[in-house]
Amino acid sequence: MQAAEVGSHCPGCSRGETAILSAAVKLFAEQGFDGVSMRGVAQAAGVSKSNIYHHFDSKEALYLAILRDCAAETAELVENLASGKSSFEERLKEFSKAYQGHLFERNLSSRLLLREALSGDEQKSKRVVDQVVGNVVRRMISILSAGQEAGVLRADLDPTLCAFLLFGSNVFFFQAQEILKHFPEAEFAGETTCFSDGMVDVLLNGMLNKPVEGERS
Amino acid sequence: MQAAEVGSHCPGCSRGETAILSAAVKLFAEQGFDGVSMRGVAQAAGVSKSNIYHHFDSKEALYLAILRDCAAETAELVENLASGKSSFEERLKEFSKAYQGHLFERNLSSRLLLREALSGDEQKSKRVVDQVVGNVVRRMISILSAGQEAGVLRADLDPTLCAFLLFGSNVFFFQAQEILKHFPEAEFAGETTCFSDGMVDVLLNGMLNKPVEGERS
DNA sequence: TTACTGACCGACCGTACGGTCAGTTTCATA
DNA sequence: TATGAAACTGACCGTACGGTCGGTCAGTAA
Repeated sequence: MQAAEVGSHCPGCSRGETAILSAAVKLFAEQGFDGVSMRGVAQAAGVSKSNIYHHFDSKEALYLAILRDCAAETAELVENLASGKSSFEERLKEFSKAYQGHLFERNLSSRLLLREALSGDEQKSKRVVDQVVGNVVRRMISILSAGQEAGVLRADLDPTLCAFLLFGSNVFFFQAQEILKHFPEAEFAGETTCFSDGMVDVLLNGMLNKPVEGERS
Repeated sequence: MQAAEVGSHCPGCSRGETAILSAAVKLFAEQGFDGVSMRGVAQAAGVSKSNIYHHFDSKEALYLAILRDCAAETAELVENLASGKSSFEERLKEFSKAYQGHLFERNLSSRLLLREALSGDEQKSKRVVDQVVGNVVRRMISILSAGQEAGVLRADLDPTLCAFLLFGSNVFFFQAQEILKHFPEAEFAGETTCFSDGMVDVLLNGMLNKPVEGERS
């Protein structure tokens, strides 16, 4: 189920550096910056602690290197989206599903990036906005604005708010996956795409100018 | 703007213990468990480190005490909600607004609790579900189910999904407040209630069985 | 063979950590 | 005013932290 994560393949990197990166992304994602020790990273990577300092200047530098990798992944994924030729409504559904899939596939990277973005810390947030989510969100907003001008979306809605609802709902579902397990009545919990479909349905039929009747049974 | 937080008033507690709690909740909320040292708490509280150990058995015990306070606060607040006698639609709006307000008022407590709930850690999540959010979410689900049976909400929707969308959207907005500052086009960012209104509007008009035309200009 | 480079290691350093303890101050009550 | 409990402190302990350093070893080009 788990796809390639940061550091699992790294052309031009020695075996040790690759091992360090993939071990570090796992540990940082699970325990956060302060919860991880360089000794722990070294042990998990099967290298000496000194070796890490041979490849990275400091703990901070190692963390930033991983953060940059995560950022590059996300940016690349979003670049592949929004370039589709299908209908507006269909593109939004596809985007949501793809984004949801991305979050779960790159579980560790996503967790790491979200922790940084939603920490509430001003500097950390600014860095994430500048280096990662800024362009993505702006792109989504412009897409939604275009949808408004085309008459597909309600004209009285704030496209920025809609963009944040789209991202936020997916992100929250991803963050709350452990919580959801404790609610047996949530049948959609196990099925990622199932949630995404239902979510977009709710959001779209609220955003669409003309509610689509008869589309569902 | 900031209302009373955990530890700011604590009948039966010595001045020192109160100071320790209010300092600790701030630090833990901002920096997480591992990012906070007992020396830091002591300094922020203006007491000796030993004094903390006079009142609390360990760092873990101090953290748990704060977590329990946060949980109690939240549970109490939610108990006051959803008991209104107004219309279904109105009650959902009120709930969302009140919950949003609560998150921002109890900024530190909320951040602490959310960090614990959304950490992805199984044990932490279970504890939060059992002690705090479990009953709240179930209550919300039952409210939504009742709304379905009354014919107000679409019958083909999963009420659990709707509940999570309602909570999740508010939570994400709260978490992303620092991110939102970097998007000048988000006019709703500063106004909490403004976001809540718009959000519920989107969600409701997607959830409502019969779309209310003419309600907005 | 020599000289050099990058990957890698074990031992070590100063510091800060969580936690303990003997002892002092404060203060309500007898 | 004597007493005992609770509030509180500074000095200390063992440990683990991030980071450094001297050095080994394989590969490689001259």
